[in-house]
Amino acid sequence: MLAIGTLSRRTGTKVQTIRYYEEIGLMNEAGRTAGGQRRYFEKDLDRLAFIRHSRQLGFSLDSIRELLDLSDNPSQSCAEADSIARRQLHQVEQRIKRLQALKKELKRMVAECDGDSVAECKVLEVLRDHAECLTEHDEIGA
Amino acid sequence: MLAIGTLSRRTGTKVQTIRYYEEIGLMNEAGRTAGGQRRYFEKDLDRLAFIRHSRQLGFSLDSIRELLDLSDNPSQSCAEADSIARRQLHQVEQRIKRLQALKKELKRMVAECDGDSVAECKVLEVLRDHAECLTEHDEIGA
DNA sequence: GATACAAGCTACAGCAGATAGAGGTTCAAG
DNA sequence: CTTGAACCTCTATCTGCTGTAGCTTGTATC
Ligand SMILES: [Zn+2]
Ligand SMILES: [Zn+2]
Ligand SMILES: [Zn+2]
Ligand SMILES: [Zn+2]
Repeated sequence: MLAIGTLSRRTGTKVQTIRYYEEIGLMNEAGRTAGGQRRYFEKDLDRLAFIRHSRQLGFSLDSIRELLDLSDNPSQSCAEADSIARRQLHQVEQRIKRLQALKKELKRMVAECDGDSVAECKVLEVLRDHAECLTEHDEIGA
Repeated sequence: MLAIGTLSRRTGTKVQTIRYYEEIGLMNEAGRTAGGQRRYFEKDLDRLAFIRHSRQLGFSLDSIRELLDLSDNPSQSCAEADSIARRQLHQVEQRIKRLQALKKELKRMVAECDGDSVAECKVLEVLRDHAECLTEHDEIGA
């Protein structure tokens, strides 16, 4: 039986985060000692490791919830899991695209300013007027 | 004098968001009609447009606050503004790097799964075991 | 058995950056 | 004067945690 601190150390997850995952039903409710402390099995550690690794790969907690459900029913087809991963891949690709456009604009405005007074600052000029931009920016924070 | 809805339409900002910007001190407190409705000048619209455009370019509200302060003192040197923009550029570049690494891993796991049962799903296999990955993932959500 | 102290517990607040809804008031056109 | 869109405040919600306060438990050592 493992204490929460052990799971924490072995997966690089903050103790509070583990409790949070339990609270939102991502981790099963842990067994307790007589005194009320959580105790875990190895399989709980595996589950936590799965969650953390999926987070590192950028999956949302909702997607991870689905993936865990699938993972628990090994006889099913994995089409669903694959589609979640493809969706995630697509999202990442979209974000890269957006960030590359931002990078271009930022690079240009930084390069074009020769560091005079605020009144002539190219950076501020561009921020004041999108017409100075070469690309559209669609959504904020997409 | 412009109503809040006009600012909203002309900048593509939700009305609540404009009020939120006022609440956190990013927009000046607007004048009010006798009945308590906000009324704006053109300069407020400009300020809001600046904020929105900066957000579209990925700047944090804190950075935008600094940029606005600088923009209000046109006699200063613009070194500070340029450095904020360079910092932003750097951040964007870091995020692109991270996302490209993720993209690679995701692409690989999606490609390597031939869509059989969950038990043999490559996607789930990788999620269960980071040893299957080619790269490290540093921080979550960085 | 006593003691010390690390590690655990709950409950709540807070971060960014908005967004949504309830329930009520005001403005402006007809 | 009436209508109804637009406005108001206040509060709650979202994602994914993180931090703090104040208290209790577990375990090692004496
Ligand atoms: Zn400059
Ligand atoms: Zn622009
Ligand atoms: Zn598969
Ligand atoms: Zn990995």
